[in-house]
Amino acid sequence: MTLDLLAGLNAAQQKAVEALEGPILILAGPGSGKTRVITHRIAYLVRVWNVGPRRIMAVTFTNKAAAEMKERLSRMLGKMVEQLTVGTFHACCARFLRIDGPAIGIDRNFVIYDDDDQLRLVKKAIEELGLDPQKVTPRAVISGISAAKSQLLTPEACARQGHSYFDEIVKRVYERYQEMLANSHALDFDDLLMTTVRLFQQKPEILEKYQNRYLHLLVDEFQDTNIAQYVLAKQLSGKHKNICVVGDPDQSIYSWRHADIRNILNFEKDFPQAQVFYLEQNYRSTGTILEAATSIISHNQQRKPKELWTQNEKGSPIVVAEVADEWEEASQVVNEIDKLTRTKEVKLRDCAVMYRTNAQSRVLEETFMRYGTPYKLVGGTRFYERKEIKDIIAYLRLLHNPFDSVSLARIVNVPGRGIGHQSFNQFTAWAGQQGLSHYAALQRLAELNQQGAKSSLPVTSRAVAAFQKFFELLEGLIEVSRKSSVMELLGEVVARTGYKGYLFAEDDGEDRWENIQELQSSARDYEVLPPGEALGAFLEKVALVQDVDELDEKSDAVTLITLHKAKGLEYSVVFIIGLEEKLFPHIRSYEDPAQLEEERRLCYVGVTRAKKRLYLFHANQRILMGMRSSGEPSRFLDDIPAKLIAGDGQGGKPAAGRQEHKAALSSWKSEAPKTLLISVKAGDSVIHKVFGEGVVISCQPVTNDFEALVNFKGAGLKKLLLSLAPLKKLDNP
DNA sequence: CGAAAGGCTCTTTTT
DNA sequence: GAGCCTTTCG
Repeated sequence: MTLDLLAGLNAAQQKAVEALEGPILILAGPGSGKTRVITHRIAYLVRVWNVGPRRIMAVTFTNKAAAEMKERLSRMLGKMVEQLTVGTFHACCARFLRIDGPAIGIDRNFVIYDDDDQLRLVKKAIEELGLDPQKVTPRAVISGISAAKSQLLTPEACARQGHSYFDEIVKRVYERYQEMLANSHALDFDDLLMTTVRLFQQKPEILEKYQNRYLHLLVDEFQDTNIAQYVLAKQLSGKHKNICVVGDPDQSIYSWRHADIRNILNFEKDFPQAQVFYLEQNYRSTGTILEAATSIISHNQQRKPKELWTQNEKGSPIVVAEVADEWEEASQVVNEIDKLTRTKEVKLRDCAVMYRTNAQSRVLEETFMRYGTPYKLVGGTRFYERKEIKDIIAYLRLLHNPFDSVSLARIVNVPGRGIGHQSFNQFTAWAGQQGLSHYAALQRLAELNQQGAKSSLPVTSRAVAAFQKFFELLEGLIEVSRKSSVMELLGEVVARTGYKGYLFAEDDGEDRWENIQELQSSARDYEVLPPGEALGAFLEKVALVQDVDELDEKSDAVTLITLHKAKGLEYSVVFIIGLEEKLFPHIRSYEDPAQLEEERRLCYVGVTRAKKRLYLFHANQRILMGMRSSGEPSRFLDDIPAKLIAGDGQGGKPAAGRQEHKAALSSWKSEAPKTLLISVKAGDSVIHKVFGEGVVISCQPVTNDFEALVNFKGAGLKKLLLSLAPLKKLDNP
């Protein structure tokens, strides 16, 4: 029973699992079995030390990581997993505040505003304060506010810290913004943390309740926590002092989100009695890849050196290749993957393509599609960010919390119901004069209208009628929300607003409608809860779980992912593309050496995702911000010893090395078949491996090939290269 | 009021 | 290149 929890762990890992009490710092290199240690440690606490699972709280960086941890733990603990508290700081805080927030005046039904809501509100605040939006960009202000909140600074405190004109602006907007949030009974992401800290400060008895409950606190990815999160962790573990933090300073890549690397670097100072464990054996990568990674990261000045090692074989050399532009880059990736997977020992799902910026995914996607190679894009336009989804969610949020002004403003005229900007602005001003929330003002307007008090109304009679109808719509839906499930409510919202018709007036209405249906079916999980609770729970999930984790682990497809999102994942074959100066490292990091070091850490994270093979691509030219520009190879390529690189080891830098690097790959140009296996003309019926049946719209010659435009039944219009697309002609049309 | 067009900016990473 | 905002016109 106890042995199997330690079996298969090395000495350092075992010690970290067995240590019982007091502060613990686990410094874990990439691929060192960090997640195993955490999960085994939790299981060990429960099974060997008999700590009740209710009394353990484990905090992860993402919801996905939390889900995975639970999954692993359920294998060791079975049903007891349900009793553990596992989640992100944000999710845990939201839970605390739902329960105990009212003690400091937080509405139990508060909404969580995401970045988009935040942006709208900050813009409005800037506008209200009469600041020039040209000079005061909302983005910069938001970042300033967020930085302040991450350090638990109130507007006054943040004004005391800085004295520049900009600091003063931030302070004033911050102040106004908080008022607006309060009026909407809303909290933003940073507020979840900051308000919980405040709750614990102002109500020690509530803090004590949680301190008594949680005997053990574990924090993963500790290098990416901010001050607020660290303070929170200290508060929660303040009584028992059983705080176990796990992280790797070399993988700290979120300082832009105000993560503070000092949290992990100074942990030992904060807790002098802390036990420290080092996990330095790497089980993931080949010797070559690990050596390259070690070499890259060693170029950072601001770091504690550490000794990573592995017993794994040396493996293949790293391939560094120069390509002409982003299109050739993508083709080379696909071709190489094609070559590797032909042997069957590598599957598509073992391959990942990683890049610095999301914008780079577009060309990849188009190329993968054109070649018919299955792929999955991680974190493109996220599901909950789609307009149609946000619209429907806005309705639900408003029904749940009528104070939510951002949601109301969003949907007041969606679908169009004759309430234009003019009317809405006048209405808003009128509401403000009377100190009414939007919703209360709607109610008042309806009353006055019925009393025939025309003169006291702020808008035209046509608009009044529209507002009245809108109010009645909401009233009716609130009624529905009281007694129906989320699924039914959603259906009613769509039906009564005429949203479907609104969608289908657009070209891509069909797809968007499917998204709505997907949203509706995702609400099915909440059927089990009573109507009073289900809506709140559903909205909470929507706010905090930004990506719908399609756990499509079964599907065999190449992963396309940003380097940031790749943290914590591993693949047999990794392609890192766009290794060029100004892109990676990103130009915005140039002015600050600390930021450049963070870029290098990001590179380190990417490289250490690879188990067997690593490909590093840089393009001679690429289109950046709509402009074609030429790029020098990234400085990170110079950080890799030549002996680890395939070919002549020049890092693809001078033209001399170029041919050989190309030879290491299968050049797509030479491999393209000279004779086409298929020819088609407009009107032909065809079938595609991925897209299914379709009809050829047109077919025209392009360089060395033909490009067909095909309308697929399922997938719509696609452009395909005949030489590459897995296409067959159907005989009978 | 609403749709369409043109001009503008900004392009990093996300709980 | 794309999305956002403003302007313009019906």
